[in-house]
Amino acid sequence: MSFKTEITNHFLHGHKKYLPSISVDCIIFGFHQNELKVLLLHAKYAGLWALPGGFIKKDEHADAAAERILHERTQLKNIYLQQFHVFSEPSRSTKKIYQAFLKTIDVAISSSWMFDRFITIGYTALVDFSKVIPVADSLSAACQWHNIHTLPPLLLDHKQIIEKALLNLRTNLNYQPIGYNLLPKKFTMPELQKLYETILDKKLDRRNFQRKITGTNILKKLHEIKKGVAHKAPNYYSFDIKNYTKALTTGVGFEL
Amino acid sequence: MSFKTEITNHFLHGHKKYLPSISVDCIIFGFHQNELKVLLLHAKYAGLWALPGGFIKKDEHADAAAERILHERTQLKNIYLQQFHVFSEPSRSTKKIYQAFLKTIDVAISSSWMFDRFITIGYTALVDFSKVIPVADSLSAACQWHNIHTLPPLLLDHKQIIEKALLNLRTNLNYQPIGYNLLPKKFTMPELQKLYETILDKKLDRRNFQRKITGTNILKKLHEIKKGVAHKAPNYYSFDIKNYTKALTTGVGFEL
DNA sequence: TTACAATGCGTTATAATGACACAATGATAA
DNA sequence: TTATCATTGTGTCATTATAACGCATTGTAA
Repeated sequence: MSFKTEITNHFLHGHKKYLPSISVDCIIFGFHQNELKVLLLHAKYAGLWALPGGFIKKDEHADAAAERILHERTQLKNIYLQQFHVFSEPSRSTKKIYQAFLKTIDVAISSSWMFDRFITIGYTALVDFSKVIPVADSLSAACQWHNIHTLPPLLLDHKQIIEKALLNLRTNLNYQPIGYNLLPKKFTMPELQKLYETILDKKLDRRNFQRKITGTNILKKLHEIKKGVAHKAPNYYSFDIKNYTKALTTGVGFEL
Repeated sequence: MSFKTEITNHFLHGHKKYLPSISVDCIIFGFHQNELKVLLLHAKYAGLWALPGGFIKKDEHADAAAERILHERTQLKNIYLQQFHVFSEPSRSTKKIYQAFLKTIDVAISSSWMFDRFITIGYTALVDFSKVIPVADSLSAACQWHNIHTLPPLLLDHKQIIEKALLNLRTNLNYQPIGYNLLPKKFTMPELQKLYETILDKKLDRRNFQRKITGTNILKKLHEIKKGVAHKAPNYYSFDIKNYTKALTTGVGFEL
C-alpha cells in the first residue's frame, strides 16, 4: 500500500478500527550519558516533534494499546508502562495541521474523525536506552532521543505532557523503585545515584544514598568490580528482581 | 419534553453534543456519623446502583465536565475535584442493559452511540455531607449515600472504581491535607482524627495525631469550646485556608 | 460530692535522617 | 618505582521524627 493510500485510508476509515476522540501518548524516558532523555518522533504531517502516540482499538484496553504503540514504535516489549494523567484541553485538535498536510500530498478529504478534538491518556515508560532501536514509522521522518532540558518545539501540548510526566516521576521516586528498565543488567552505585540525581535534578549525599537504597533490599551486590577505571573501582550491583517487583506495589519507603 | 422523548433524543442525537466512547464518573466521598460514604444513584435503566457519571461535551475540558456533572447531580459547586484513574476494560459496555431498558419503555432504537464501549475517567471529590442535597436526575430513581463498607451491587466495574478511588485517597493522605470539604467549618480534634481513622481504616494515637496535624499549620485553634458534651469539652478548630491551600500543592509531609 | 470518660499537654525510647570523617583503591603522573 | 589524588566503601554522630505511654484537667452524670 502506498503512503498516500495508507494515509487516505486512515483518515477515511480509521474510525472503524479505533475509538474516536481518544488517543494514547507515551512518554518514554531513557537514561544515557548522565542525561535524562525522552523519545520523540518527528511528525511528517506537522513538521514538528511529537510524542509517540496512537489510538485505542475498539476492543482494546488502554494499557494494552499503550503497550502495542510502544512496541510498534520502539520494538520494545515487557516494559513497565503506567498511565499517569489525562489531557483534555478543548484546543487539543490537529485539524488545521492535518488539512495542510493532506494538501501537500495532494489528498482531498473534507471530513475525518482525525479532525476532531482528542483527549489523550498519558503513559510513562522507563526503558534501557541502549536497548531501544528508534524506528520511525510511516507518519514520521525521524525517531530520536532528546535531552529533557533541551526539548525542541513540540506538537500541541506535548511539552506540558512531558513536564507532567517528569513531575509524576519525581513524586513517585520515594515510593517506587526505579532503574530496572533504565539501567543495564549490572551497574555501579554511582551510576544508580546519578540516575536519581538526574531525575530529581539535585545532588544527593553519596553515603546516605547508599545506606537508603541498600536498606530497601532491592539490590544484589555482585562479586564483581568494575575494571579499567581511574581511581577506586566501584562494585557492581544488579536488581533483586523479586524484591524489586514486590517494592513496586508495596513501596520502598525512604526519603531522598 | 417527556421522559421517553428525552431518552430517545439522548440515544439518537447525544453524540452530536458529547464526545463518544468517553465518560466521566465521580466518586463523591462524604463523612457522616463516623462513616465514610459514597454518593450513588439508582439507575432506572439498569435497576442497579451506579456512580454519578456523565459525558464530556465536544468542547469541554474533562475537569469542567466532572465539575458540571457533579453540580447537576448534587447542586454542589467549588468542589476540589481530582482525576485519579482511567478505566478502559474492553467489556465496559452497557449495550444489553440499555437495550433491555428501551424495550421496557417501548422505544425502538437499533443503533446508538450509547451502545458503544466506554472509557471512563474517574474523578474524586470530598464533600461536606451536610451540604449535599442528593437530587436524582431523570435517569435515576434515587440518589443516596452509601457506607463504603456496605455497598450494594453496582453497575459494571463501579465497585472497582470506588475501591481504586479509596486506595488513591489513602495513599494521598500523607501528602495532602484533607477535611476542608468533608467537615463543617469548625470541628474538634477528635472529629478530625475520626475522619482520618475512617479513611485509613485503622486506629491512630490521639496524642501523636494531634502533634502531627498541628505541626502542619493547616489548623487554626479557635477560642471556643464545644458545649453540652459529656466529659471534658474539646476545643474547636478550623482550617487555616491559606496554609491549607498551600499544603495542597507543597504537601504536608507526615506519616500516620 | 464523687466517679468517670474524654481531652490537653506532656515524657521517653527507638528509629530515621542529614552531615561529615577516614581508610582503601588503583590508574596516573613524577 | 613511588607519590599523588580522585573516587569508593564503611562508619560515626548530632538532630529530627516517630511510636508508645503518663498524668492532670474538665464537666457531666451518678
